[in-house]
Amino acid sequence: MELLRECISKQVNIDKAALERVLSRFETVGLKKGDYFLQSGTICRKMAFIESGYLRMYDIANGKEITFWIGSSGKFITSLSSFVFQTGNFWNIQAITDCKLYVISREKHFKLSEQEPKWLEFDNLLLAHSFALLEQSMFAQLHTTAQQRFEVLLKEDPELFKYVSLQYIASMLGITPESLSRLRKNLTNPIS
Amino acid sequence: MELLRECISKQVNIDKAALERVLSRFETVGLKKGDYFLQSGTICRKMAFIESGYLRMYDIANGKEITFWIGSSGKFITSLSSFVFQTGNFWNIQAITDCKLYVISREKHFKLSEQEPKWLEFDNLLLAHSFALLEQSMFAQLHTTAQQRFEVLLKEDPELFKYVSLQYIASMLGITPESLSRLRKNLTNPIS
DNA sequence: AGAGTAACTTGATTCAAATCAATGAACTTT
DNA sequence: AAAGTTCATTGATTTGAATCAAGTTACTCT
Repeated sequence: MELLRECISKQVNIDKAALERVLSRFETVGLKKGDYFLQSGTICRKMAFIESGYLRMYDIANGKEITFWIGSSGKFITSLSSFVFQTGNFWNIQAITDCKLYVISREKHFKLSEQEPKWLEFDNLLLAHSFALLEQSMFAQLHTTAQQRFEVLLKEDPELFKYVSLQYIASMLGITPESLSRLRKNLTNPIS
Repeated sequence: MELLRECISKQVNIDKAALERVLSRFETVGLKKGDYFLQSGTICRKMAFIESGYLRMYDIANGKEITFWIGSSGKFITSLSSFVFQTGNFWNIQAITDCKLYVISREKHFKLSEQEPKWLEFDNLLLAHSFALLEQSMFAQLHTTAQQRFEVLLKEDPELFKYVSLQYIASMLGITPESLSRLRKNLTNPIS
């Protein structure tokens, strides 16, 4: 759990004992490629820290799969509003490579929030970070071209393109696989 | 401060005394139409609860104003990532009608988070709600047409159209004022 | 009230990306 | 290794919305 330990202690000033109490609430879960961490139509009762691998969050709208986000090593993943408010969840969360996760249940999370103020504080920062990221990508979605978004993603997370199929990346960028294919062609064959 | 009192006590189970201690940290601020609550290029050190009026959050990109969000009565408004992480803020927050706000400074907010666990808990829910809303509209942005988004907004917040100029609403929907004008025409003059 | 400005509408044209359709490449699976 | 899938590319066409360019209408202000 070294990665998770680091992730928490970088964000909040927590003492060693409290940190270990927090970590003890997580359990290690392995997923094979294609396995689901969460399925739509259920209520989300757990949150995962991704130790290794990639997962995608997707929904099906008008018969088409819409990948909203792809989570990778070092990130948390859950269906946030369902997890917090226990409303119906519409996301599917599926492993797109083999994954190793550290999972905490909703009950343990909320109990921990009461027992360990530092965990609540960490959760707060986690939420603020998540919001900031989403805000960023929402803004990009509204006011940049697909080409620009693609180039930014390629620059910021080149690893993603090695392990994740292009159809998912396209969907996450808000475009069709065909369009992504054309963008890639433009990039690799610049006007010479 | 009745509206704010209600907003907090609806979210968390807080006793009367603690609630009053929380409220005492806010100060009342009036803004005239056109006044700024926050300007880009600064660091955001305060958060506001909107008692009455409308404010918009906008950025200037490629010489054009981009309205990202319009806040109305009963909502909180701040430049979240700058407020939390003290990074440079790029949003402008401007009153588009006369406004009455209850404002809390960053220092008071974080001190309060330590002193009043219920306030930290409330902040957590506020963040989760904000995230859920943004997630919702991001999803709509990716996978619905401007027409659909416009109709949803019109249905959910008809008041908005009375007080806010259409150019801001257009920008928030991710379209140009011209396009919004055409959408409106289609709606009010259905094929007869 | 009338000048001046800002906001909104309408039309013509362009453009980015979707859709439809087909083919080619890369994995699985036995 | 051949068959079956799934995934990616390419081409032709359509479409939703942007852009460019005038006009209108509606505020504001002294």
